Amino acid sequence: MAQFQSLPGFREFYPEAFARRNHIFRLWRQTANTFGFQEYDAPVLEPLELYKTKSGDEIEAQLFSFTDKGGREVALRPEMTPTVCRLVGAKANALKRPIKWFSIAEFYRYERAQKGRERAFFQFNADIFGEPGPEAEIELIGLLVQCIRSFGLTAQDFYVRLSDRNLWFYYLEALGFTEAQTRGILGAIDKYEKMGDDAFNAYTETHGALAPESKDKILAFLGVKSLAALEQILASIGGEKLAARLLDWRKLLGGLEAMGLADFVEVDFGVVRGLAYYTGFVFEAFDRKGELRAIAGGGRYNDLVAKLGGPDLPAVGFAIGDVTMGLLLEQRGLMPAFVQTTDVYAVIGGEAERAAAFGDIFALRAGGYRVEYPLKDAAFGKQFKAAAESGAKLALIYGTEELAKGVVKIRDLSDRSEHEVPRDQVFAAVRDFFSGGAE
RNA sequence: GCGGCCAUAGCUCAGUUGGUUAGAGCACAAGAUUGUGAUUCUUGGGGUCGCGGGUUCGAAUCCCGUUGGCCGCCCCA
Repeated sequence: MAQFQSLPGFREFYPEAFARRNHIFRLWRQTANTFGFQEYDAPVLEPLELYKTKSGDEIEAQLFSFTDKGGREVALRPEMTPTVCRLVGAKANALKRPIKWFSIAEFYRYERAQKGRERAFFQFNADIFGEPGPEAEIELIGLLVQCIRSFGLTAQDFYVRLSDRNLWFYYLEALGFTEAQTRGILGAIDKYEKMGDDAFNAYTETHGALAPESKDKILAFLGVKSLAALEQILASIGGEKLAARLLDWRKLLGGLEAMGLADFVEVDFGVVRGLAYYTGFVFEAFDRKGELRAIAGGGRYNDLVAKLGGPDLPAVGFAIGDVTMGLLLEQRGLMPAFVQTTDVYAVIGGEAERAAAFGDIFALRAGGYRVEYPLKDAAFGKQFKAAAESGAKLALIYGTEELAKGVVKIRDLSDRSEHEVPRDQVFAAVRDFFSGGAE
């Protein structure tokens, strides 16, 4: 039994797990590139104040934070948003628009690990800066869907729930609620799906019980599942702000429909998302069976760049976590079995032949072929077994008899046919085999 | 931070009312087989039974604590 264990919630990636991780990263990165997003990275360790400024002092309880040797209060990053706001904010005027950035990075949160939630995890983050209209949301939600769909998941496997904090504010304002009351109600809405009426307990304690007719109207808005229902419920309120917002909604849903994504998105005002820095559209992706945590989440945060010291810059972004994504792929049988195959296996007779083989092995590797050989002398039978297990298509046989004749024997491991080639033509023979076999 | 369940080889597990030196399959390695493959056979390495304490003549087994894991609550940027 190992004396040391990894810290709780931190994952170790043995080669098989690492291959799965790479598979996820590869498709995310490839998809983001096709959407024209540019990749960036930033420090893992940041000033603690960056997160306190963004999220409030309470956030420290959820962070891996400590004082460094220089007396600085620091924290391992729990998310990318504040960092990318700083990066973009610092050079906002010099960056070509639209600013479409993405990253794949590891994050750390000091929380109790559970299914789908670890203390260290990876996220794909994508953000668009400088675009205030719903065109940015269309582009981002399109990217979000494609980042999940590219693994083979369909509209039967997942969907994106779309909501809007602005409309909630307009609606509750029209019902006569103060801003503080509105925040309390949004907190209850966030929990309503899971807890039912008990979700309003915290609101009742602070602001007193809701009038029954107010509660009915809130629950009615929560039940809105389409643009038509939305327009109907808001018809009685009116006002320019509201009309403009409905126009944004039409544009957003129209754009997503035109991309062919109508089956992947649903209007659902039950999504408001926890902390209060979101300023407009918010959205979350879930598995259709509802068995897992959210796969991804995001929204618009127009005030954050300025709050963190940059210029006024509208922004919208989302993040996909690797843990839930991986669980979903496993569940649906979409995680391929990864085998690292070898192209060529060198079978080596003994010490003298080893020296001869090394020259060809090195040259083939430099030429881009994956070449394996036994590190220590072994019986030929063992070596052929190892060659078969390695997945190699060719074996090069460096035996005493062959070298005496100035040849190397080449064995096609799939049909066990063999032929000899002069030693100085080994590279060309291997190259011919693989270029011919690729046709 | 709170509660429930769990912990024996790298993995999956067995281990009788507490009783000799804790087992099996898989995996890994060596040999049978010193120049030609997936089978087969033989053998081997690997465990302070998560850790610490207690009860007992004797603890993997019973009791307490602790650490870790899974699940739920709080939280979820």
